[in-house]
Amino acid sequence: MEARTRRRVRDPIATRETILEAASNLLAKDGLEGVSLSAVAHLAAVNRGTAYQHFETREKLIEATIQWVSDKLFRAVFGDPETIGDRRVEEVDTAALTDRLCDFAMENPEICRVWLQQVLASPDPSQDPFWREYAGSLQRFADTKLAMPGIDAEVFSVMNLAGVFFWPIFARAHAANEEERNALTKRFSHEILRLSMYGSMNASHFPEVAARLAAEDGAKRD
Amino acid sequence: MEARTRRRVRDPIATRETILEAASNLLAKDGLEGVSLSAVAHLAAVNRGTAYQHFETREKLIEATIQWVSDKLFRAVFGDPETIGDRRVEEVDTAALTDRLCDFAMENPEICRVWLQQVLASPDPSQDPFWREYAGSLQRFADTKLAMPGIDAEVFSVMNLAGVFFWPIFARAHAANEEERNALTKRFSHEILRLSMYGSMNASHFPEVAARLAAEDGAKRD
DNA sequence: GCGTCACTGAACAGCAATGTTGACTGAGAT
DNA sequence: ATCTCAGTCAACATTGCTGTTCAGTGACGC
Repeated sequence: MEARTRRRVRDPIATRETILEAASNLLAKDGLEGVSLSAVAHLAAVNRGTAYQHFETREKLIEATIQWVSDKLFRAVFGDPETIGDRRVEEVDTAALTDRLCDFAMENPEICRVWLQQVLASPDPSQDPFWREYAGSLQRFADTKLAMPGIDAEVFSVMNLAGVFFWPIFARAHAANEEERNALTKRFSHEILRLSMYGSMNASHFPEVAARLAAEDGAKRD
Repeated sequence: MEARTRRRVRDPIATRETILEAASNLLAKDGLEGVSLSAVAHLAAVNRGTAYQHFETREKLIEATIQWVSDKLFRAVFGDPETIGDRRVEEVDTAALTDRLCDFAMENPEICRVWLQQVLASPDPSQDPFWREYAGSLQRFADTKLAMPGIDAEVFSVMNLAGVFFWPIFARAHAANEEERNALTKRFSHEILRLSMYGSMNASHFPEVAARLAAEDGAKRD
């Protein structure tokens, strides 16, 4: 009885964080529909009125939640956005970046889910800071000698990101335990690396595709 | 006045179709949240009571809508599900399949959006008939000599599908007219084909990645 | 012509979520 | 010590959607 009616100690920042985390979990589980202030407040074990004090309206809560998730994702993959300008652009290790992404995605499928949902709802997803940074990295990679010539970095990054974030959603249903999840992560990063190195088609059997690609590349240069 | 109160001609099948189409448009635009029977009925220019006549509850309407979209997608890409068993499994033309997918995706971004949402919401997306058929096609391709050896068809199909369906969502914001949209479709199918043929990494610069891949492939064979 | 059936319009109760208000509490400033 | 105010909370009015019901209406098949 005491515990139930015990007042939360006054710590606005932590309270806000608690609410945002609850909201992001609900968003991942049930989508936008599941995010009601009642449900969020209940999950966060906070009074509904308190939630309204932190976020004027439901819309603003959702906006803040998406921002929060996006920021978390960004930091997990790229580190502190403040210092990102300082780093050497030459050091683009795509394989390592992809490995980090895969690991993070398998560890935090809810975050990925929210990010995907946000992209689906957004009127212009290409403004998303995380995507921009990722696409930028791949662009810098594509400009090096390490990459195959003529890569369309935008297409390439959409494919990679969509794949990496979707894989846990397909895979999770089959992973009963930690061990299986690790195996699935490994399967994915192996395959994405393999596709990056060798592609999926045996080039020697597809002369006409090679011709088509060459023709299209030629046309592009006009 | 006359037009406003004009009664809809009696045609249950067409009415049902109208409702489903309105529902799928709302679903694509606003997600699950946007699909209220009031909104759907309004968009379909049908009485709310009529909608309830066709679909007992909101849940059943949504279920039927997703089914409807899934079926539409399946037919557009694979043709009639009834006759699919009759076809020769040897004729797996991945490039053509991908081209068809890209075109369809750019022409019908709403359908893709709904499909992606459904996958995000589903507890086990790998049961989805469209994905199964697609993954099956890629598996059959992977088993031929035309493919590079050792492809993980499941990973490969998740990457491809996610990429193909996401591309229009990123691209659409930038496509002002038909012409630009065509260009973006072309960009995507070109890039996916290029990646399929040659990958993204210049193999000669990555001996250590090649070694890692070989080691992992060796380990898998135990 | 007559009954059937898809559709319309309007009303109703029930419910859950929204957003508002005002009272209370306790940590930190004066 | 007490004043202040951000933070917390319960209760209220309001809104909008759901699902139901029912009395019509007109198109179509028999």
